Amino acid sequence: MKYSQLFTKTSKTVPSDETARNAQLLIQAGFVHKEMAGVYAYLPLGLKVLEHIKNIVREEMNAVNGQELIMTNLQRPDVWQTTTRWDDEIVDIWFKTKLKDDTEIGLAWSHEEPILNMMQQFVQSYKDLPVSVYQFQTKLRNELRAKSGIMRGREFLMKDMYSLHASAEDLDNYYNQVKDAYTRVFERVGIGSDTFLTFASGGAFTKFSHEFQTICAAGEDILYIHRGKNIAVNEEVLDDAVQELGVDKSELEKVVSAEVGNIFNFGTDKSAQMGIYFTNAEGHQSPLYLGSYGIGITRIMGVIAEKYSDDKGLVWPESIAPARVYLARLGDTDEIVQAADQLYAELTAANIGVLYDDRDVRPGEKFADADLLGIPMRVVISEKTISSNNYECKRRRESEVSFLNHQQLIETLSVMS
RNA sequence: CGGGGUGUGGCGCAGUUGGCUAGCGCGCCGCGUUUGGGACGCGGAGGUCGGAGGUUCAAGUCCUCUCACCCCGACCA
Repeated sequence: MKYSQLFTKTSKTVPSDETARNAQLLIQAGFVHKEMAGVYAYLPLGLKVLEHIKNIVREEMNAVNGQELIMTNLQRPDVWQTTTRWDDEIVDIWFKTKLKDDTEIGLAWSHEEPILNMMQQFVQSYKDLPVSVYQFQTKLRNELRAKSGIMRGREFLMKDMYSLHASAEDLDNYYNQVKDAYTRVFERVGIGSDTFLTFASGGAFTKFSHEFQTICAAGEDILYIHRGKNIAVNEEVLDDAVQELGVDKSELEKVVSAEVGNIFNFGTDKSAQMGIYFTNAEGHQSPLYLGSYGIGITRIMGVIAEKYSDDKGLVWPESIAPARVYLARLGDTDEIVQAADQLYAELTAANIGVLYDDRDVRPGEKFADADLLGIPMRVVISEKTISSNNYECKRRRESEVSFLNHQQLIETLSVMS
């Protein structure tokens, strides 16, 4: 991507109507646009980050045999009525509207019921099991109050997956596979060391569920963690959980965190409630065992923006950065332009994401933008680097520059994941 | 939903006790000088002050209603 062709601009000032650091930075750097409270548009650079996160999640979901699909955002009331969740008293975040003929419909805040209802059409026998489906979908939730920038909006992107099984053992086994897949996801997007598998409230169906919580000051949850034993407990179930885990409350560290993922083992409760059965090997009707697994895609982006930034701007992990390289061309002599164009073409051909700052602006502005945008590696091509026949490289996380020749540069960029 | 706060060019802000053609910085356009950490000079364009109603000779400044945004709380699979 050439910067000169990018329509977004960075700003020297932060928006006055945001206090959440993630939103301030993302807007200042031109990654997102705020449409209204809790509703954000994702601009080219922000979309790149989102796509990179999605691709990591997609790879891991595919690795546990998840099949990707896309459900609808307009939903039928009757599907939700079977579980009582159409009721505004039960679910208070519904957006509801009507068709021209007055038929009432809901806007998707979740897809659990519709997706199970649909799966019923295809899954009738134990021979059809197990099966696991997932999607990346926009969720619409009429929250009383939006806050924390993109971390808690009224419209957000989520990956949700549902697995159907013939037995509790099979579900348990799969549940653990997904747990591991989730752990890999959070490692790969760069928040592994601060993300904990957490005991949390299981809602109506199970005593505990597992949440993936990332330490983040802008989060909404309180966690009690033990780094050594790798234990984390949500405050809401603290007393029950410590008892069950056999640890003492006093050895736990209290931290503020944001929920980035959640996995549920529903057993057969949900499908029994919805009346969804399969025919088992004995020829009898049997309720499905069901698992549900969510990851907040836009929330991960917000958490990372929030956690990894400094006074100069964003600092993206390499795996999800909008580009791996910020190529700053200083000067516009033929030699310089040619060298920069050439490196840009070469890296692009090698599938290494580059934001090529080919603008006719002063060096200071390019450096400031490179920092603000948080691209992991800055490569400068200037008169100096041409005469010394190397590239000036600086990692976003570090302050020292290093000089690499062509081969060293390519090698360095290749090992960056 | 309760409490508090804020709405003035694209962005960030200032506008005294109401008073004449509504300012400043950034950004934007033109010309010139610059070119390794967001340059400088000169010349420009752009707002009717969130919206509606009212008080007044006169309203960005006062009153009423309304909309939006932010924060705290409540809420939050």
